[in-house]
Amino acid sequence: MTYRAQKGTKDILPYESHIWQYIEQVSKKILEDANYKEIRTPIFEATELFARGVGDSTDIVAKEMYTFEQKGRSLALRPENTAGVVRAFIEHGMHRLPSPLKLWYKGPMFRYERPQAGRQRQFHQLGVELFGVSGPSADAEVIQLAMQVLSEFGLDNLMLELNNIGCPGCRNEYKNRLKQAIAPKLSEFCVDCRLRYERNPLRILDCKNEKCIGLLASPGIEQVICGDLICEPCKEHFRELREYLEVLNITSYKINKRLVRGLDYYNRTVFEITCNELGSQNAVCGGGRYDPLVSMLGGPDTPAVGWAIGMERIISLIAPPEGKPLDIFIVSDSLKEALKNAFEVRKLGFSADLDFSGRKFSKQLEKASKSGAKYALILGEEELRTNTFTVKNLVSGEQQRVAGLAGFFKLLGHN
RNA sequence: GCGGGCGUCGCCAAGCGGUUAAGGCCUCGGAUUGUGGUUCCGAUAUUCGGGGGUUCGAAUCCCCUCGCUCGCCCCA
Repeated sequence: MTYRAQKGTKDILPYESHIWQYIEQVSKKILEDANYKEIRTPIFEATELFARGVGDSTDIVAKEMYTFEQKGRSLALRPENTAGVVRAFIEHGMHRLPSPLKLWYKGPMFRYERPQAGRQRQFHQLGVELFGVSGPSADAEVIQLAMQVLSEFGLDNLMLELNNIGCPGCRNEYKNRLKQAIAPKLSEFCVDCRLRYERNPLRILDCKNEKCIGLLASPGIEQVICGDLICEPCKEHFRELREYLEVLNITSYKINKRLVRGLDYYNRTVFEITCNELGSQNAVCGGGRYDPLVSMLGGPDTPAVGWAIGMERIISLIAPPEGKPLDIFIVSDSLKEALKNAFEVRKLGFSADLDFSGRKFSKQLEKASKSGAKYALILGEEELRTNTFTVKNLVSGEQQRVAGLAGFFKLLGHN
């Protein structure tokens, strides 16, 4: 019997872990420089939290969640992390912490979908959430951070798309106007759109079906989409956001009136960053403002904005730096001495490994060479007898005899 | 949930009905009983994802199944 990783899950193997460490380290630096603090929440929560928080009519909740029963409670693996962070925010009374509260997270998310390029069932997101600022300066900071993180990885061909989907009040109005406009032609739309018409009409704007796209471009409907039907405060929020973005030197974005995010909690600002080198699943970052969510989940009315980056998707695009080479490889006739000296050398802050097989010198040295180590520390019979080491520079091939570890470090000190 | 492509050693692969399933990389051993990264030699798949069938004979043909992969949908 052999076992394989489950469909849509992947092992992160030893020779790729440094890519992850690199991404984590670089993004952590950027986010913490902007005073965001890390939060780690559980990977499962009450199913109810996601049903309410993400929205039970969304695909994510309706058909992509891993749920299970435990003593009569329905639990779910998190499909995204905003709901969990908001739950923690409320549970720990974080609204009493100095405002704004800026959090970041990274970790695995789970969605039961058919895997394909850029889409797994267990995948990783890096995200930020900013609580307590209702003005668009917060939207701007958060968007700028996303751009900074992505550009730090040398990602080109990025496209920032931006939209304002209004607040609960004006969005309803907008929805109704859209439905009115679509109604006469509803029968020509695809099956999915006809369902969306009832459940969540704004999602029709997001349909990729060519026919639907054509219909949306027809005069009566397009006017509604481009007609800025959102309320004056929402429009003002958007105008100001654009001013802030300009201050931050973010000017090459596209306003996409048809950008509607798939999660129910967003209001006003929504955005997406896509990369045209990615193929079909081309979103690397998605986010927006979600002012109603905290109170919806039972907390005090608190405005918030955030985003999430798909880590696997950026990994497929970046060329990571080389991993750090090993400092020292110990070659010895005595396994005991090799082990002991590896330990001594590590205590002093060097990385060190040894050959555990007790093979002959040529093989041990071959292993040392292939390990990529900078130095071989040779401890043969003769060295052991005279209490010395032979240090070989594996790059230049030079070697010399030194007296004890102290002599070795003295030698390293000169390099 | 619906479509397309693919499954031969840890990895990359040749083979496309005829007795022992190329080759390369990696790994291991030897040349080299204390000196590597070069070179040379040698070892490693009773078996071709799995199960049936056709045939004197199958990795090669047929059926089923499993897995991977790409796209739709959805999203990070």
